[in-house]
Amino acid sequence: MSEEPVPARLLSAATRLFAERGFDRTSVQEIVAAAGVTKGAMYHYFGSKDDLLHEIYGRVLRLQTEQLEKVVASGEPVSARLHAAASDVVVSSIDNLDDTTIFFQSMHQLSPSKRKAVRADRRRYHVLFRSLIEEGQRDGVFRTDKPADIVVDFFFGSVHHLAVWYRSDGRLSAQEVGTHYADLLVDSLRP
Amino acid sequence: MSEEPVPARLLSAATRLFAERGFDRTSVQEIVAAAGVTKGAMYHYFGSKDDLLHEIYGRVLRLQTEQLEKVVASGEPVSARLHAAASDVVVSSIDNLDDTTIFFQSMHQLSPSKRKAVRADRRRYHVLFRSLIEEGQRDGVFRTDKPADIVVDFFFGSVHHLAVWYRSDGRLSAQEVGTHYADLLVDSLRP
Amino acid sequence: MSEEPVPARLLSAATRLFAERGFDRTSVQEIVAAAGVTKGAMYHYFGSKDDLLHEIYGRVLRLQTEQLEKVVASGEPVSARLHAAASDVVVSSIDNLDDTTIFFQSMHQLSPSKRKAVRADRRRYHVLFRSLIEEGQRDGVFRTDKPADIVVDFFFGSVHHLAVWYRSDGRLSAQEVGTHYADLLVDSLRP
Amino acid sequence: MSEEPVPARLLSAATRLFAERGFDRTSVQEIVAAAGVTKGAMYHYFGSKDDLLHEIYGRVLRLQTEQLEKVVASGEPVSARLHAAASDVVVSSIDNLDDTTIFFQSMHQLSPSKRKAVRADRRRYHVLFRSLIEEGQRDGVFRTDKPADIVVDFFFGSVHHLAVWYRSDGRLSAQEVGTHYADLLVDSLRP
DNA sequence: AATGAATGAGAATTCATTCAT
DNA sequence: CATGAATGAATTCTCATTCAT
Repeated sequence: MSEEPVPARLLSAATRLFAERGFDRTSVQEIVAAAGVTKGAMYHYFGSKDDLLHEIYGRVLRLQTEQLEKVVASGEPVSARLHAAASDVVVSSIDNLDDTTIFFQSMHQLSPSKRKAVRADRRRYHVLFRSLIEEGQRDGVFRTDKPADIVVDFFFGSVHHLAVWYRSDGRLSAQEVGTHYADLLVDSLRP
Repeated sequence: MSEEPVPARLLSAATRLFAERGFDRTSVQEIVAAAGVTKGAMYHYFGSKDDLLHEIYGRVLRLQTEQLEKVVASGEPVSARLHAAASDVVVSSIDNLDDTTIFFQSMHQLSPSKRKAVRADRRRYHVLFRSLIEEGQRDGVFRTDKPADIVVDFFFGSVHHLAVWYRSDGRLSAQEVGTHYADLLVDSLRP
Repeated sequence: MSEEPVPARLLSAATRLFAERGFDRTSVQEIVAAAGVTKGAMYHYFGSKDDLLHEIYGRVLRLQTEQLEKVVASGEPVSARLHAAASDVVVSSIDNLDDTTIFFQSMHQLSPSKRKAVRADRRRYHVLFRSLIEEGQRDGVFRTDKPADIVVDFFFGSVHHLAVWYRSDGRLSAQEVGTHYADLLVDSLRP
Repeated sequence: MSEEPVPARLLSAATRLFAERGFDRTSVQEIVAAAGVTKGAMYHYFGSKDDLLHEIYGRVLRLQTEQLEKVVASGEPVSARLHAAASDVVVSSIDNLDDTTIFFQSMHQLSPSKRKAVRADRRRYHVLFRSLIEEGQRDGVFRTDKPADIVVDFFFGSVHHLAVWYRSDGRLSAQEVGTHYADLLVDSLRP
């Protein structure tokens, strides 16, 4: 049917199905049927169903980390960089809403060792984002009475939650939501 | 074994296990074993595993809605009422972290009809909370360039996310987190 | 609700449900709910679900045997008596189609000892009916090249089968079917 | 164990057990044990226990319809063709007494959609058989005061009932019973 | 690289029956 | 007479994974 290579087809079928029904409610049989291949083929490319999920996480994390690194390294004032980082992550979360849904509700279904790996990657992202806030606090641009950690968790809760309420056919574009969220974050940090 | 009635024992065993391992990864067998009863007893009181989850949701929603209604009806200035409402929901989410965990990751495992019922209850809560923001916007106390809906979703994402990062043996008490979150919310709404 | 005594209510609820869904597909819970009583009440009057079925069989068998005895003992010529007997059993099978359905498809669900008892009663009925044919054969009214046993089984197959195809809203009345069946039987025996 | 392929082994184990104990009283576990395979293997080939039953019905219906079509198409006089058709169906019902037993007592345990399919097949058989009677009625060979439909139902009741009383170690061979039944049918139709 | 038959462990649910009250 | 909580065994079906080909 498709010209895409088998592993990519499996990954996108799995992404769609995991987001739709959840990891546990999606059978390997359904994934391979949606990808138009057989079970044998899947187990040829991926060691387990778990591996598929892990690979999906990996893809998202790499993408978002790259984006964030670019923004952090730009020469803009810290306030503008935080605004851009926040807005970017919202837009990309909305653009990949299936990935966001999975992220937000399937982490605990990974095997412990893979969960640990994902958390470590996530941690790096978190630390990088936090460093922006800390920089602003040192520079006197952001308030200092809120621990930077708390602020990061506060904001990323909102981002993960997008998958719950955002509808692409709704009133607001991804960019508009990104701007609103970034405004709320940056303004909440005014000293 | 215990003096508590069977349904309550089942409900608390289920709450703990659903939070620990997720709804799909928890078997009815495990629940009844933890509650010290037989499967037949469980099906005597609850029509299905799904019912158990639905009941847990119902309990949380009733509790939080009651709290919110009290705060909304108090005579305080709107800004203080929003701060109290936000702080309260954070504290009660932390006090019942198992319920929060379940809420945030198992809703999509409810049967469609029950999911609809829960969403309707949730909606009422959301509307009530939103009305506080709208009131502040009308009174000129809060900025008007952010739709109240977006602000509510922004904030409740953060609240649901608490279950992901909050540890009761950590640095901050529930009350402290509540204050931080409420401050961030209210300050982000300064005109 | 009803003024009828509890055992009769149970029996008629069970008859209807067994005919509708079969013995194994009908739960005791459904029977007692349909009769408007509780399980305890049922077990007060009937020793088991099996007992209910046995009682239903008993009722039908007593009724049909009484009818047959009357016809056999009438002073009519044997050919008329066989015709009447055949027609009567068809009419009464149609009048009690639920009983007939149960008879025809649930005998093997009785416990072995009860099945034996029912078969013995059935046997008496069979022997009595057969005696009419044998009498006709001795008198030269009926052909003698067909064993009377075979003829009885041939005919009662047709009767049991009524439950499969007869519809009370159909073209033919019970009496008409009775006449047709009796004609076919008696005419098939012409020497 | 056996050289026969798995699906055939399952089918014959199921046939035997369904006839012995009835569909509802036979567990999938018993079937796969008798066939010497695992449950997983059964569900690999058959979608459900119901499918097994449906397949058994299909086999019988195809066989009997083929036989009947041959007889109907032969050049014999209609009376001889009806006699042969009747006799054949008796003999083949006795030769496959397990199938006949199942047919006669388990149809109502099929799922509604499958029951409909079986009934449609059965209907075609019925229509074909009836056409023989109608032909004889048009030709003046058979009486016309009995609807052909009624006659067919009358006769097939007798045939289904064979499973209830026929014993292969009894007095009469399948062929003898076939002849008796066919004689009774054809003679009952004499004008 | 890919197939598809087969496994085996475990899932949720049902149900006739008992028994203390 | 009647209740309804509780039992415990059985039931159908699902599924990730393996492996010979």
